[in-house]
Amino acid sequence: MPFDPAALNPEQRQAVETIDGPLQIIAGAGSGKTRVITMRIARMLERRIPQSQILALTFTNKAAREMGERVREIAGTRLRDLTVSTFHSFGVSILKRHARRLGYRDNFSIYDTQDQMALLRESAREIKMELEHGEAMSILQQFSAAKTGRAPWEDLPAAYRELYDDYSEHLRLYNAVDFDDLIILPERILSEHPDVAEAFQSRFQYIMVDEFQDTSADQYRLLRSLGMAHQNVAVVGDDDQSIYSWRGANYENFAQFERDFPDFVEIRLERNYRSTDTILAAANGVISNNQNRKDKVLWTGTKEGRPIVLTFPEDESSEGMFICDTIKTLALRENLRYGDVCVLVRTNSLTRNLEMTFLSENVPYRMSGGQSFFQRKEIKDITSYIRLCANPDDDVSLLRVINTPRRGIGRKTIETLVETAQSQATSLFGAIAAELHAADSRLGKRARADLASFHSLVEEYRSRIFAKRKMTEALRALVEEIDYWAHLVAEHPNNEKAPKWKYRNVGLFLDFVEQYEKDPDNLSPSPFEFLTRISLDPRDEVDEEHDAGKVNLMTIHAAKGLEHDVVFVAGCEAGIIPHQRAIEEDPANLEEERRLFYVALTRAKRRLYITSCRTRKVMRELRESAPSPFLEEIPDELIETVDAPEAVEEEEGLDYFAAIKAKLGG
DNA sequence: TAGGCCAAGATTTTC
DNA sequence: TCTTGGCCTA
Repeated sequence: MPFDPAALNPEQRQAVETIDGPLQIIAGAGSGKTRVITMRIARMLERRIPQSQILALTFTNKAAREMGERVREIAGTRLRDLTVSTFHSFGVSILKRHARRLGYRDNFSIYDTQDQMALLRESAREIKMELEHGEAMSILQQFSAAKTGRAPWEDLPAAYRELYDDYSEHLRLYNAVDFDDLIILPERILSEHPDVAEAFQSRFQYIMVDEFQDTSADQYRLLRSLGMAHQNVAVVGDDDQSIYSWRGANYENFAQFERDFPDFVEIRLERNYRSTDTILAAANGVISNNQNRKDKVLWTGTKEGRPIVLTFPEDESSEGMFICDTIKTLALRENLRYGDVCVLVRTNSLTRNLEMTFLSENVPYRMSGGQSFFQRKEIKDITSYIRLCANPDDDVSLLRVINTPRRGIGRKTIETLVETAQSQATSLFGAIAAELHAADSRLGKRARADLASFHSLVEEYRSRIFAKRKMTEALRALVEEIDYWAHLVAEHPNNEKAPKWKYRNVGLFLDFVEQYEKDPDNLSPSPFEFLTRISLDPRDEVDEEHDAGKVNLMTIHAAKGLEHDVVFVAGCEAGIIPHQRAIEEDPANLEEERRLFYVALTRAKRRLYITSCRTRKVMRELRESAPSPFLEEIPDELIETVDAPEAVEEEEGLDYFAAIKAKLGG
């Protein structure tokens, strides 16, 4: 049998064996948490608990895939009826089935931040409010806080309340939901419809939640509705790794769990199996500076390990070179595989330079996160067509494509449509139909003709896209029919390369759709399924194997739950980590930034490299930068400081020596 | 009234 | 560097 108790330490074994009743596992970094969860699943299966009764909730898609993969390894086969998913995907599956109970239809659109922003703008325009970009973003955050109950309703400034009502009303009218809704609405369904709640409770008898410290209050409520009845709820987490408070994560949930499930058993996993002593000592040195934490001491009981390498490259290109050189050397001398290397950064923008260096140095890499392929303008255009076909009431998508490519439908026409839609309480698509049929339409002849052809275009492709396994074919035809290529050329009059590049992306996208549609693992491919997949899990690769053997490049947030032999933490400069904005927002965020740094360090199994540039280009201007204050929290004796490759330009080279001198002098 | 042209400004992290 | 929004022209 796959489950081997001898391979576990006593605490792990207890965690694996405790199947019934509430369980809280406090698992330090690298304490074999994922292993415990997967073994626990294996143990359940061994006890003949049907796969379909087990629900494992994770935080990121990456973690969900990773867990699915590990379970597959242990079980020796893919478990089709086992549910391993993120909270949000799980929310979608509830909502899809029961949307009608809340007055939604099951073809609802899921709005990402871009769409929300567009909707907010639209709502603001209607009530004659001007929004500047920054304000709009902050409003969306406040809406989210109010909506999820993170902040009391009264905290929402009175000036925004009308806007909020407008925004919510529109979402409903468009049959659209935002990410918050994916948690809140399912929770509402469960609490308002006991029959549905019972069905889910008896379907999922055993629930596990990974990264529990990052669960938000609304996610917790959803979990409670699912698990309260049978009490078989296991939560696993580590307060030191709580790094999502900005999105509502609240490790108070541990305390709440203890109150709601008083019969819980607590197990602490404090032995670290992942990292060397050196790496762990560094991480402990850093995290011990946080005041607000549960006291715990991780220990390894093994291998000392090499010192942590710290270097101060002159600029980001030198940083990239250092990283590439080091990787190549390790690959050559120690047979290190590229896939065992991970380069971590605080922000997505920092990946840009690294990517360029990887490309020029021929180091294969894969990027996770960052601006998704599906967020690109040209791809959004096409997906908006699909969305509109799937859900014609989706005004945000309609507005995006109604004049893309240009078909003579301008601002005035749209204003008229908006008025019609408002007075008839319908969507824009409904308004178009109404105007086309109305005898007394205020629209001119030409506008009506243009609208008529747009309307019939959507109607035609609506049926074509939904024809079984004909989505790719229909989309290719659509791209031809709207002559998207000509549109791209027209959009870039002074640039020949841009349209080619973008059209190539559209081609890649269509190939992706085709792969998706042909994939035998997708039991019922449909446009709706497809749209859900790309909104919730925006990977642009279908097969993971394609990426095996490449250096991993990602943000620290995305790396949570992962581990690699060799880890580089790049851009460890003041203002980057801790991030300036985070500190400005609230100085108390310093602790979360420190946890983030802690998470970064603890990803490393054998070797850890830290780079901190002396200068960095920020929006085209070169700025001096200081090392991150967190570097000083790592005990000196664990660190070995080395020289980075010299910067390319001579002048900068001189500065570099001056800087070294200054450092030696100071 | 539509669309071209130009200037400004930009997301910290993810579902 | 790229995208978005505003202004002006035909």
